[in-house]
Amino acid sequence: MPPPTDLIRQTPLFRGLDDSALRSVIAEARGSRLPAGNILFHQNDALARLWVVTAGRVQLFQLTPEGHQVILHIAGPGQEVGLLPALTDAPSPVSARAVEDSSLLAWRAEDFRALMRGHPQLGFNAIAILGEHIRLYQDRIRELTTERVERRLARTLLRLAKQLGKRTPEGVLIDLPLSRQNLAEMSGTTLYTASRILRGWEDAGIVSSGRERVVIRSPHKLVTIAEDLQR
Amino acid sequence: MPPPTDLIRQTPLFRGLDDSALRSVIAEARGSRLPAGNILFHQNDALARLWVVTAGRVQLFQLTPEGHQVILHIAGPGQEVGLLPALTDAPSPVSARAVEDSSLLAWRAEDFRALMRGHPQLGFNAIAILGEHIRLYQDRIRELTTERVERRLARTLLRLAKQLGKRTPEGVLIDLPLSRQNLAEMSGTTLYTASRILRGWEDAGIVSSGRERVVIRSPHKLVTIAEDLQR
DNA sequence: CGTTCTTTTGAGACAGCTCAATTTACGTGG
DNA sequence: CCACGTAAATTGAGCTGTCTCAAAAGAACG
Repeated sequence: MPPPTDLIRQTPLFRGLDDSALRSVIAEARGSRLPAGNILFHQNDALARLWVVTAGRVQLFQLTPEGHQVILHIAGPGQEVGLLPALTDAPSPVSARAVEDSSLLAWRAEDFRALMRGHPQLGFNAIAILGEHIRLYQDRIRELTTERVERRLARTLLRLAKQLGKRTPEGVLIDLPLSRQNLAEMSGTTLYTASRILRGWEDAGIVSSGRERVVIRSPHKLVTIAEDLQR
Repeated sequence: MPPPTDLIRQTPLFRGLDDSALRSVIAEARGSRLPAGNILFHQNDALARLWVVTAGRVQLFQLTPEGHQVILHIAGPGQEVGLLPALTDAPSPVSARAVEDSSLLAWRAEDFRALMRGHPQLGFNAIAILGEHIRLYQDRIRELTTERVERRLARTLLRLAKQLGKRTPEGVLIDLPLSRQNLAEMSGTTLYTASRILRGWEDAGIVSSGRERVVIRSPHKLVTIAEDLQR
């Protein structure tokens, strides 16, 4: 199976490259598969490669010494994993795990940096990606320090919907196996509180959720909660 | 007064440049002053410039619609301000204010990007800086979701000590006007809780604090609290 | 030496956590 | 297709860390 050129072309990391550059990029890619649940790398690992997800979902997270997991990002098709360590030669600050059966393309970090020297556009793309992460993280810090759980949960769902949402007849499906526990780890709360809030929203007709599955029936009402516009 | 070449040479943004590159950089710099309390820019502003602090302290923060302030970073001499908007042409996600009388060097964003094209080292430096911020923000998110206030406050002080600490006979002085309110805004708590915890540490001989002033007498004990090694 | 801002302290409330027990949903193998 | 085992989700009850609000004391500064 040849690397999916069209997907790569539209990837944040490789967008805007001319055809010859794209060919060099693809020439050095290696494909691989990562079954659901498998770890791609651990935090503090030195990484020699960077990846782009072509199918499935890869979760970036940290574990605390006490065993709590914090989910920092979920990368879907077109998104890169391990970019920062590949660029800076520092160990990875996060761990990565497939939450669905996934396919990836990999480049050797070294080769990628060589490509970057030849194609400055890659550098600008990398900066844009890191910048986007910085903005998201700053927002989360602000939310965690100033907002209550319900608002944070609403924001988490809206962020997921924007990134991985899929229109269905019942509403916007978060297209990802998503337990209450996962939701808690993304919102800074506990499984139990997340469950209670989801239940409340279910009763209010805002969401429709099941086992590891959430559909947003009324995104508008969720925004209302996230922005605290309700009264 | 000529731009301080030596300081610029050791700045994370401009380090590793050869002398001719450094001369071009300095040629385009414009100096300015920013008295304590003054705003450099607001969040959502489109910025046409980027700055490097040469003296004083510049605080990066966000304000919530409810009026809560969250401090995301404090830039001291050698550190850059407004880098991300300058690189990506997007509005600034944060506001910036001098917390002491400060001096800055400014470059037009446009000029800086031109310099970057001529000197790839600048691009790598920028990436390293953004990467460092990402790591710090990820750590803070993990702390905010899994740790209690006392540990977070300890970490905040240790981070400040590392960045802006000054050895004195009594201990490590956080060299910055730092109110309980500010500390709370950096740690994700309230003025009152921060005050109580500081008081406790004062009684335990760990810190020695006064009006807008903190000295760490026993960094070791603070680490013990931050890492929850105490018993 | 009065004004203003910071810090401290008390008292009470409550959002959210913890722990335990039960119910529900799903997948598997007989 | 049903029964069983396992993991997710729900729900209750009680606790507590932290916030809120109010008031007073302390520090800086003209």
